[in-house]
Parts: sequence; C-alpha cells; structure tokens
Amino acid sequence: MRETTISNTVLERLAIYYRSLKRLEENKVDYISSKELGEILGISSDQIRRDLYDFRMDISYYHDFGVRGRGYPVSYLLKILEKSLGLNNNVEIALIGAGSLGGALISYDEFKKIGLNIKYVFDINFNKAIRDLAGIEFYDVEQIDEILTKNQVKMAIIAVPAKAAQDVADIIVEAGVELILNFAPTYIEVPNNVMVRNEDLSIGLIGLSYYLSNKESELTFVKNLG
Amino acid sequence: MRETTISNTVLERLAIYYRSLKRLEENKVDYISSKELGEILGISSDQIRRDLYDFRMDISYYHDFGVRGRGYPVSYLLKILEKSLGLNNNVEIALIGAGSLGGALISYDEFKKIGLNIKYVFDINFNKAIRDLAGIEFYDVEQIDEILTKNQVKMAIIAVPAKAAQDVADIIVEAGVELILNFAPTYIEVPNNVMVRNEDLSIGLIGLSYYLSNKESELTFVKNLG
DNA sequence: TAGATTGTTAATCGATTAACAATC
DNA sequence: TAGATTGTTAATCGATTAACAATC
Repeated sequence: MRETTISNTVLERLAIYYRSLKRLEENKVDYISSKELGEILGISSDQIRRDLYDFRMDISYYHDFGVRGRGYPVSYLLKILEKSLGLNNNVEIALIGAGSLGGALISYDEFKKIGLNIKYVFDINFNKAIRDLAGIEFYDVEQIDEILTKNQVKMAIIAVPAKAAQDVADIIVEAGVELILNFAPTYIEVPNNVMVRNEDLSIGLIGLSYYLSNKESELTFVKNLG
Repeated sequence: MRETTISNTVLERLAIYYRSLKRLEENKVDYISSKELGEILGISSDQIRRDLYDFRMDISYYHDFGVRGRGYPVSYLLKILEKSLGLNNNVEIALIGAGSLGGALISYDEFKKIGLNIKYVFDINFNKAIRDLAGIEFYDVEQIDEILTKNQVKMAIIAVPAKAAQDVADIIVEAGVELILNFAPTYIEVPNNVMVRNEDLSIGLIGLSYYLSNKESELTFVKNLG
C-alpha cells in the first residue's frame, strides 16, 4: 500500500468536511470560510485550514483550495475530496451478519448516499425479514469465498457476534477482502495488507458512563459540603 | 464537572481493557501481563502500562495495580475499572428514534452486559414491531420531557435522522439529560454542562474507501509499469 | 484601498515510545 | 538467586494552536 502521510485523525475530519460540503452544495452555497464551516462543525478554523493544507500536500495538489478573502469554493473542494476519498464510485460491499445490527446497516442511508453499496449479504440464517430488499443479494455463509472471489469484492463489514468475528475475518481475507469495517466488539487479527477499522458501539457509551459517575460523585461531594 | 486529567483516547482504551479483562475473568485467568493483554488487543505493552498508570494517577489510587514479575490480577483490576467507569450500576438510558438503527441498539447485548440499560424509547411512530420487548417502555416523542424529568434520566441515545437531531437534543437537554450518544450524522450544539459523543457509522467506511482508492491507483500504477 | 481570509511557518501542547531501576 | 514484569521518568514523535505575511 502506498505510504500516505495523512493521519487517521485528519482523514476522519476530511470525511466530516466532505459530508458538510455536500449539504452546503445542495443548499446552493458557493463559498464557505473555514470560520463558518468550523462553527457548523464545532471545529476550529485553524484546524480546518491546517487539515486541508495537509491533505493538499498529501495528494500533491498544485493549486490552492481556497480563495483568500472569500473562503473555499464549495463545489470545487467537494469534487476534490470526493475523488481522493474514492466516493461515489459505486463500491460494492459485502456484509457478513444480517442480525438486527446488520439489518440496520443495510437500510442505513448514509452509506448509499456516498456510493458505498452493501450488495452481498451473508448469514447462517436464511429466514430473515430483511431478505426481500431491492438490490441486495442474500447468501449463506458457506458461499462467501465463491461469491466474493468471483465478484472481486474488496470491502466488507463484519456484523456477527464477537466469538464468530475472527473466523469470518479469516474467510473473507482468504476470499480477497482487503478492507474491513468491524462491528464485532473484539480485536481481529489480519495479514499486513489488510486494513481493519473497529466500529465499537459500546466504547462511546462507556466513556459517557465514566463522566456520569464522576458527575455524580461530584454532586455527592457538594451535598456533603452543604 | 470535575476536571479529569484523563484523555478521551486513554478512556477509550480503558473501556477496551475492561471488556477484555471481563472475558479473561470468565475464563478463570488470574493474572495477565501487559505483554499478553497487548497481544490480545493489538496494543503495545508500553501503552497499556502507561494508560493504567495515568488512570491510577487520575483516580488517586494508592496501591499498585500490578504485581512485578507476574502481571495484573484480573479480578482486582476489573473491579477497579468497573467502579471508576461507573459500570454495572444499572444506569437507565433513553433512546430517541426506534427505526432500524434504534431497534438494533435496543437488542444490542453489549450495552446490557455492562449495566447500561435502554429503558425508555421514544419515536414519532407507535406502530413498530420492536414495541413488545420486555423491560422497555415505549412512548411518543411528545412525552420526552415528562418521562425523562420524572425519572431523572441523565443519559440518552439519539438515533433519529440528521435533520431532527438538533431538535431532539434541545428537548432532552431541557428535560435534564447531560450525556448524549449521538448516532445522527450531524453535529449537535449543546450547553457546556452537557457532553456529546458522536458515533458516526459512515466515517469509518469513508476512511476505508480512501485506502481502497489509493490501493487501486497503486495497482494501476504497477500495471502501467509492466 | 480596506477588510477578510487563506496558506504556511513556528510554537506549544499532548500522546506514544524507550528505557531502566525497582521488586515480585 | 535469576527471570520476568511492573512503575515511572525521560526522549521522541505527532497533532493542535498561534501568528502573520500573502493576496483576494
């Protein structure tokens, strides 16, 4: 894989900028300054300018993204981001695990909007209510290798229970998958050429829980004082 | 809110350690070294020791967590983490939005396992299949203020479409909610005393898309050479 | 021109890694 | 005692913020 200099942190924010710019374009906004965008997103304008600068260096882009005194041209910047992030290319994605979380991902609009399409869905259980959805093909997990290899699927989402995640990962990697979004609450081991992103739903909630319990102990403390 | 010195990055890893320790305890493991834990989690042993050290300083804990030459006593460390993260306290959470994502969250086992219970569910649509689930109370969004105020609910999950998210946030904050896990793909503005965590499902996928398109352009490059 | 805002460098801040004495 | 592993400080690395000249 090419060594990109761009960090995950910056990449995540670029994704956020992308989505915001898209909405701005829909609303026929021509220019947006880093200050305005920052207010919309709760990010400092310094940070936004710096991220876009780093990104421009990363893709070795000649011209400036913005116009001094005016801001960034929405459609122009959007197009560059779209191209570099590989969006709206109609990428076909496999989903393994069609339980309630998998079902939610299938009907999650945000993926489709950016051209990332869950097309092949695998589960051990064939009798699911979500089966008759348009544009999606349902298969048994037995067929993963066959279908993914044949269709050269490179990206997959794991939405199976934690204890099945590593087995599933092994199978899809064997079938040629190189990019995995892992919703199973466990670490999975893959070869060097494969990239995994963990999307762990409970981590965020645990973080909040920490602050809640701190808040409460503070309240107790205040009460004890008064 | 008390100024905690612990960073979000560390906090997230503590949540990961917690879950791992829980599994180790179930498997009757007495001691685990930072090296072994690191191998399970794909995190360096240095990082783990340092995180636990920072955490210990943060909670002003006298005694060492680990035993030199042996590692960390699983149950002991688990108990400390549990207490400090406020887990297994049977916290009652409100969920606003019972669409397919909301439905998936309701049946997501990981939350329950750590004592974070989605108890009050609100939606504009009363005719949902998920309605007849045990231990959960369904209400119309009209009743948010009444129910949350009465039951002093402090934590809530937003799983409504992006354009409704800010309105929902305003209502639940008004009703006394102080901690929000936001699944809507948009930034929401809240007062200073309220904490929001964004759980944005498409950001991770966009990140992968970036690497996919880089990989492909590299392949094209190699092909062009040969 | 005056005002606004970018691009970019330098300064600061925070997080990770390295190293090793302490000690089980 | 020898081997292992923690606790903790110092060194390094990376990310954010500040600052301001360039320029629309």
